[in-house]
Amino acid sequence: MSLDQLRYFVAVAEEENVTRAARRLHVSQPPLSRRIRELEGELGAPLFTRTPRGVDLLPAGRALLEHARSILREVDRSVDVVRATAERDG
Amino acid sequence: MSLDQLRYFVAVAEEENVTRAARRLHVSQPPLSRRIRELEGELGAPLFTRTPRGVDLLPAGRALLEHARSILREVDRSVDVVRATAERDG
DNA sequence: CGGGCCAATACCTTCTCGGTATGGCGGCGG
DNA sequence: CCGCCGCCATACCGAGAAGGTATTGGCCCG
Repeated sequence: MSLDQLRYFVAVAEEENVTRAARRLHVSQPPLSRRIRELEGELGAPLFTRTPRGVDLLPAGRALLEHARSILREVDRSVDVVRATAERDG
Repeated sequence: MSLDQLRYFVAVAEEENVTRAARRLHVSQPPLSRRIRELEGELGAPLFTRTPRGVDLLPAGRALLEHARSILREVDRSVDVVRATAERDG
């Protein structure tokens, strides 16, 4: 599992549509579909159901969404903190 | 920034020595050195000072170490939670 | 039943990542 | 003071991951 995978997952979960998420992420749809399926493979559990309109989050997906957002927030915060610390302490 | 970079960083910070960290991570030393320097480049700040014995954490590095451990812990927890949720809810 | 929208697959290309070999530097013992 | 040892850094190469284009197959709706 990678941070990119989590970012991709969050976008798909929020858009409920792989194609729209791909546009938002500035990648094309097929690699995004693949990465999501790989993530499901790694976790050993499906995260979405596929519908005619796009995708719907499963319970496991909803659980991951919370964690993923939290992780990505902390990554961003870390960068800020490290830069501020470097600035302050030389 | 990637999760692997954070794992690498934590190992180097804990060992205070790139060569030992490389052994612990089962990778060779040169790629590990490179990945650490790339991380420093991305953050725009050095994380270690290089010493004759190995490396020493700078304040920015100490700040990152806390965050990195926390992030990696949450990643592990996420996997557990997702699997448990998938198990429970089908 | 035809057109549109969706995710999935096939195939190719590119670039990241790790490995091997080697260099350069500093400390330490003889 | 010189040679050895351990350290990190650099150069170069090969393998694998990740992205792009083209296309398919399924489903709904006119």
